[in-house]
Amino acid sequence: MANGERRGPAHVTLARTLGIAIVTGDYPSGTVLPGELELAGQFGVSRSVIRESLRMLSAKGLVESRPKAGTRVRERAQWNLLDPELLAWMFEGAPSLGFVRSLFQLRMIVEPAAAELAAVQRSAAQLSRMGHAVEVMAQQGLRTQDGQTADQRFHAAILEATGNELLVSLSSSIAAAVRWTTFFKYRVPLQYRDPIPLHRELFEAIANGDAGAARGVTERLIAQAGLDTERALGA
Amino acid sequence: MANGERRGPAHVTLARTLGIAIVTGDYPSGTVLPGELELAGQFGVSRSVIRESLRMLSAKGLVESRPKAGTRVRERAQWNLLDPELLAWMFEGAPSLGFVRSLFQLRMIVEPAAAELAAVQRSAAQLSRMGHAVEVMAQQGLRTQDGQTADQRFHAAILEATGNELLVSLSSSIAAAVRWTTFFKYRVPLQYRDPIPLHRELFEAIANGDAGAARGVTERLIAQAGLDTERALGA
DNA sequence: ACCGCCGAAATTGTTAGACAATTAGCTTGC
DNA sequence: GCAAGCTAATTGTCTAACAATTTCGGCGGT
Repeated sequence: MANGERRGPAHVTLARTLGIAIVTGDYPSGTVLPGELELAGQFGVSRSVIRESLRMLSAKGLVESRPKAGTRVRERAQWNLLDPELLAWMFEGAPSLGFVRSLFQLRMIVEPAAAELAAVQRSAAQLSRMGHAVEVMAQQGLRTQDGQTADQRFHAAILEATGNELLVSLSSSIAAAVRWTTFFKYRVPLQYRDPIPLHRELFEAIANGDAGAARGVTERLIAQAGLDTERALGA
Repeated sequence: MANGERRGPAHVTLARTLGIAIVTGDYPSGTVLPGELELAGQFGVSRSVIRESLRMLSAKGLVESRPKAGTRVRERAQWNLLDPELLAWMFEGAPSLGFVRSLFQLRMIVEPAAAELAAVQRSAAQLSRMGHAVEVMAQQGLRTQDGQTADQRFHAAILEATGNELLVSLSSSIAAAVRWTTFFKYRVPLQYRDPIPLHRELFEAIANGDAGAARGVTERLIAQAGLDTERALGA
């Protein structure tokens, strides 16, 4: 590209650039993108790179191309909003409050149910991994890099313990988005309740096989994160 | 392509072909696909078409390409299993029993919660559309084409009434997959309980704003569909 | 005046060939 | 045995051309 930006294949960079432009509303639904040749000129790359990028966007449901008609931005309802990359692109712009609320609402539906399943189905090895992750979190805190990755591993272990690969895939996507909300959250230096005691409680519940408790704790955990995030966004 | 198969752009056809080959296990995770040039020869298309197809697959998380290393099939856990196309490809092969169970488990988590939300949030217009869809279903039955599309519209209206676009996206994906399970179901001529009374009940609950009842009915609806599908697969 | 048909231009779709960049895997030397 | 460098294979990128498709305009008929 004329402007040497990020490393990696040009079609990936470009798909990201165009994808962000679309999801942030630069090209509203129904809009026809500039022609491939024009885009190639704009970004200083060949038509091949443009086309491969557009194929990636079409695979995510963002656009559809037809001869002579051009490449059109599809209706938002047709986008694969749960695609992890797409979610990440959403948070590149200013994520709307409504969108963040939708995200937490979905978490509130999926994760307590997943915790219930995990409490019943978890293997010893999975339980051990959860325990280790909680330990690291407690020692490092949630503001450190290590602490945050431990948090992610903790929740990943829970999801894996459900034995439901669709649930794993879904929450991987959610987790990608949540990473961004936590990023926002800790950008604003306010006082938050320490979530680590709740994580400990959740671990205990799963260890005891207490599905109801696991659900309850998860609900409190998400509610708290939701409140914190809303406060951070409001400020 | 040498074998003129389905119409549409070649890269779409090929992505589908390769995608099905991957999800059905012809190329297990970790396998390196044949080189682009070899694939081009195999399918009788140019390298560009191959590359555009591979970009689509990589956008869905199925593969990743690196110079000299080739294009490798990623771990199944990294696939965007909720991608509608990917789900459809899964059902091209024989969907494993575990996968179908995961699907119904996910439905059981998401759809009752969605019904609750819809019962509280639905607008009059949405309610009217649901009512109309139920009427069509009752008149046409669920074995006719019209009846099935009415069924889909009914559930789509419920999801839309939740006001949560992530939930809409998620259940669109699920619906795509469910279409396939119903396809299997009605291939096997057994006796099933008539689901239409339950649909009526669900509509009533949503109309009355009774969230609890909406959840309960939806749970019974999915449980019944799950049982029917398992019986069909077992036979 | 309106409707339908038909043509043509514009856009994506596809191909071919070439070169560049990257890096996996081997080979060599320490 | 291990590390550093080399090599060759593969993907990445570019150019240039033609094909196929179909939207959009104009034209004619009613």
